[in-house]
Amino acid sequence: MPLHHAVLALLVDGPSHGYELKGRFEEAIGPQWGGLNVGHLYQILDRMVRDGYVTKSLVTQTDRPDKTRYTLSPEGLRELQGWATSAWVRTSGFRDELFLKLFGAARLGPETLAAFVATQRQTYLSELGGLTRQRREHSTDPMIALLIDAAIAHTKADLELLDTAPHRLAAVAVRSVASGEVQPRSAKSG
Amino acid sequence: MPLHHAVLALLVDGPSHGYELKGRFEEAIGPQWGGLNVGHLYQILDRMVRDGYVTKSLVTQTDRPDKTRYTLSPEGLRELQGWATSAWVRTSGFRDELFLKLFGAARLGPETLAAFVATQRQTYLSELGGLTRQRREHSTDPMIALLIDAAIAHTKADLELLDTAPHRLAAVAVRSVASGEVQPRSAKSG
DNA sequence: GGTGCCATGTAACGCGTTACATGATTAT
DNA sequence: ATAATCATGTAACGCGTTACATGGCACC
Repeated sequence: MPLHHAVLALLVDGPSHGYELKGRFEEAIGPQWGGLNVGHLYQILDRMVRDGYVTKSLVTQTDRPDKTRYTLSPEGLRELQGWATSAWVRTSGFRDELFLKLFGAARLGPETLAAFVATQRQTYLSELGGLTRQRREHSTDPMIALLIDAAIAHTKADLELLDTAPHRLAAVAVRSVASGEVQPRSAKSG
Repeated sequence: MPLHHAVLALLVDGPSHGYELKGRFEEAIGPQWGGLNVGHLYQILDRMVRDGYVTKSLVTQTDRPDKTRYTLSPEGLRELQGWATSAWVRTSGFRDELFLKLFGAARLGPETLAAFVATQRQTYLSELGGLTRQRREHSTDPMIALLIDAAIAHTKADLELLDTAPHRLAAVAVRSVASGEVQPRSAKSG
């Protein structure tokens, strides 16, 4: 997922250089989003210079290493405004690795599916515990709190669907599995 | 998101060639997942041959073009079983473009945020309409139905969070926006 | 002397998307 | 004739991740 718009949003605050932008990012949405790699950030900035969204200028310093100052251009601001006011639309279906796994497990037979659902349930429940803890820690930061609430809501929704999966996907198994050619991991094959 | 495991799951049904596998994929989860590109599929298959998950053999045909038969190897089956029974864990935070946009819009000021929330609400509501229609169409296919239900649940959860966003993110705007240096798109700047 | 912070990049790799390229058979 | 289906790939590009490379300053 392209992150350059988030960087543009960070630059609305004023010109900055790579290293400091990483700090801004971590502070703003880092805790819940996950770290932003520095090398990646420089790639993003270079692309945006190429596309005219930001301008690059060198700031020489004697006591410290030189900095590369990136400034939001009018085109960059326009781009940001257009992106930030247009709705996000699901372009290519609902793509979630959870459902890929559900599909794979279901094909390998009801036992495999049941095993997967059980472990996934446990993982989700423990994740929910961690999320509620984080939610308390970040209650003062509105953006982070919103992100955590979203993660909690999605996890709960997935949990509910997960519970219905074994019953609903019983018929998805392939014939060779039903006939016993493919054994679930826990079973012996000889 | 890596799709090769889904292809392995398809091959449990028996050996197949690229073109037919695409058909299996479309039939199994295509309608809700979105199309699988043929060229991409051949890339996936080549990687899996390299990794030893499938074996490749040529089937010469006189009346039709030759086929390349891909067969699931024991290692491939083991890999699939391991993947399909291990829980999915959120490795790197909750990453959703919706919240990136929420962040960008919030930084550009309350008016921009309100405008975004309004259009996104409309988009979600119309998507919800489409999804319930699809849900009726695919009521007989358990996997597709589950996928659609998941999409509906997530969309509803996002809608609820969206409604609270303007109130909760009012303080996220940057100073230059609050002081009037950056104008929302609808306002005049002179 | 070592750890950590400041500061900037490059290189390799994985994965997905789009477009391009080829050529045979079958149905209209 | 020409369009659709069968069948297999390559090339270019976008984006993210990981690792590598460099070098000065401050603090313990």
